[in-house]
Amino acid sequence: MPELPEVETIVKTLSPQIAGKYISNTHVLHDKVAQAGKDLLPFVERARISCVFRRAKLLLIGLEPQQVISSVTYHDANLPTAIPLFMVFHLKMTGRFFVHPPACEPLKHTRIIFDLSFKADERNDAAGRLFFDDMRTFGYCRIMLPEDFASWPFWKGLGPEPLVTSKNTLAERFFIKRSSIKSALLDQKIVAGVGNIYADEALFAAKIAPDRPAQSISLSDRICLASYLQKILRQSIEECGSSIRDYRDAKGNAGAFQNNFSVYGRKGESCHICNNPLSFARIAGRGTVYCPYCQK
DNA sequence: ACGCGTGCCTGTTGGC
DNA sequence: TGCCAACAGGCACGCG
Repeated sequence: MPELPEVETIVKTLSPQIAGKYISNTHVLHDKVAQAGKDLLPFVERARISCVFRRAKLLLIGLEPQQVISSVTYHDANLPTAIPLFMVFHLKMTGRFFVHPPACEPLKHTRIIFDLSFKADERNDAAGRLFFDDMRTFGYCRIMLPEDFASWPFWKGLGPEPLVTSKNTLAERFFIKRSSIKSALLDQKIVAGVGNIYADEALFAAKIAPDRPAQSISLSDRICLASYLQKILRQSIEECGSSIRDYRDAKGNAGAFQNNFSVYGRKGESCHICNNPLSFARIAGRGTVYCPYCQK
């Protein structure tokens, strides 16, 4: 389940494979996955891939189309400037990218295929085929102009990136939430990119019980939590993310950070600190593993 | 406006 | 061994 470190890893492994190539054709095999901007598909075809980047858990592909589409100039602080067209992907739980050789047939869960060519005027897949696969079809692709981001509530509501925000600012933001600290960590409006794995791991590292009301936690403890969250996210990126079941990067490689888990997926196993069995509860609607002795 | 519960999906897991 | 309910979970949505 790709969270911030996994999407970051996918960006790193995908970008060198596709940047600078052209999208010669698109094949939407599962209509629901192409969630918005289907009218812009003709502009995607023959466009040059100029960049691949991440915001929150979204993977974005910046495109340079052959024609001018819009005369509107719009600046969004979270978008690179002078990119006229974007494809935005949410991988949700099971979304994946992979670049296959030319003429490769769709797999069982392939939802969109992008044929890649080396030149704009070549309508072939000589540079390979980019597959967007998603077993559970929770993931989506949106094709967007820069100004479309202004009217996308999810995008506009996203909180700051945890790795380029001070721990004091993050600590202050956790305090906004009226409910549990775990729900604050998972709330993309409070901080962007954190999911169930890194929420549980950061709470264990900071020795904070996941069901504590966010506003009951002292500033110094919230700063401690922010600091561990950053440390864990950075460490996971270094280890190419966590592979639970089926996560793979765009080269098909698994990450290694799952070997560092203290609590996630360890329900009933012994706490690395106190040796007592780890508890499990449903908090903020998510399965939550924690140590009832170490986390207060 | 906010928080909570439910639905979306399909492959995997675990209990009987 | 086989069947099937429960489970995994990010986010949109509807409700109170």
